Amino acid sequence: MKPKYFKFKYGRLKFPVFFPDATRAVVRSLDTTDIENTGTQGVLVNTYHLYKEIGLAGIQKYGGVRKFMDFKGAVISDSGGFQVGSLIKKNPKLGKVTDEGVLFKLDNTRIMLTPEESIRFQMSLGTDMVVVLDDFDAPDASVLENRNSVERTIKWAERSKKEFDRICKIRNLSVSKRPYILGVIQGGRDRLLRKYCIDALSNIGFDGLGYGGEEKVKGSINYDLAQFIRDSTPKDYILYALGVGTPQDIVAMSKLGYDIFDCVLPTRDARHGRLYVYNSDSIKKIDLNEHNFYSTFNPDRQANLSDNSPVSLACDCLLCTRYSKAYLAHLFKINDFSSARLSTIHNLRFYSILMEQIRNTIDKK
RNA sequence: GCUGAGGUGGCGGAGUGGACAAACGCACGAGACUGUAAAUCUCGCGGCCGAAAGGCCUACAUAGGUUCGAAUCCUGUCCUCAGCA
Repeated sequence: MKPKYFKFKYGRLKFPVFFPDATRAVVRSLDTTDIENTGTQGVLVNTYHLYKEIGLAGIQKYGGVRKFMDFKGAVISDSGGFQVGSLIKKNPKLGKVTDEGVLFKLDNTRIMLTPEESIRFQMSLGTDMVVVLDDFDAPDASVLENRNSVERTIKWAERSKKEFDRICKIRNLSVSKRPYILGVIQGGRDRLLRKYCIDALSNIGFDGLGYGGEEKVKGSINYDLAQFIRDSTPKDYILYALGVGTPQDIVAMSKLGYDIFDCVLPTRDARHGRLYVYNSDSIKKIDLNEHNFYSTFNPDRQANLSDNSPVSLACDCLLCTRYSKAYLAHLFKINDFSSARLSTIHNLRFYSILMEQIRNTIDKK
């Protein structure tokens, strides 16, 4: 039976859950109090970025990332696998991928991240779920390249699991005390490859699998593939839609049975002046079954300077309960940091309301 | 009043005889953003027509002049700033 809850150090969260990205142990422009006040239950931190900025010794000195941030919610750490795609495969000058691992060359630093080192670092972060290092497919990858990525991802998954087990044993972590470990599925749009990858990862043994790769990040999600992946994954596995997504993506993927989501969209969009707003005049009346259950709002437009109404009536965040569109527009206009903070708070509250609504109202197919 | 400097698009500011509807900023407008190298990036920004290529018109205070050609040179007028009275 698939778990209904995500267990973490201080409690458990009912699936599905959304984890905004606190890549470098901070949700940009927010402090931990702000995060908590948005109803956000967990965040995702990033191995590559924290490894580069703080290092293994540093994070051990701080006693883990949760203590570092003073965050009592759940924390997942990503492996650095995404940076294989977002950095190196987009720009080969930034590093190199070999069977041994990933060499990052950026900002005058050289970082060698192996599957084992990624796991070691994540265990030192003390997160509630660790993710294996995977070989991210390039956006324009051929089937042959997809195949190579899958083979490497599987080999790295074996090594990751082995290192994970070794550390759990040394630290004497029981199954209930150790973090979740997630395998990552590559394979592009090729179903056979995806299936092959899923079977190999399942044989290694994980708590869940993540739907990875570029197929879902070119503007829209391939729901058919997502469904195929769901159907191919062991029924007792947690399903994680890595990097997903827009509100409608999350609704659709939740219906398909995906349990965990993370995405930069709400936080990045907030900083870039795009707020999510329910097409409703109260939280109670939000209806996710409506085709257009939300709209976007761009506060950084001159016309908003004369609008004293709140951004959204179907929101109880700091921005919507206290300030007007005009005030937010003013903050954007004068380029004040608080424009990012208030917008990010709003968008995260939009997402936490979204997840509450999904948990309460969505029937899984 | 005298002397000097100057008046360019919504603003700042290039350009000093042809490649100018005018660099570069800012402002403004539109778009992008999906396991965060992103408080970022892209596009538009005199008017009209066109999907585009492109075409036409009106513009560098103002009125004249010189020239094949003027934002650029000459003259008058108006205005701004600085210094001196």
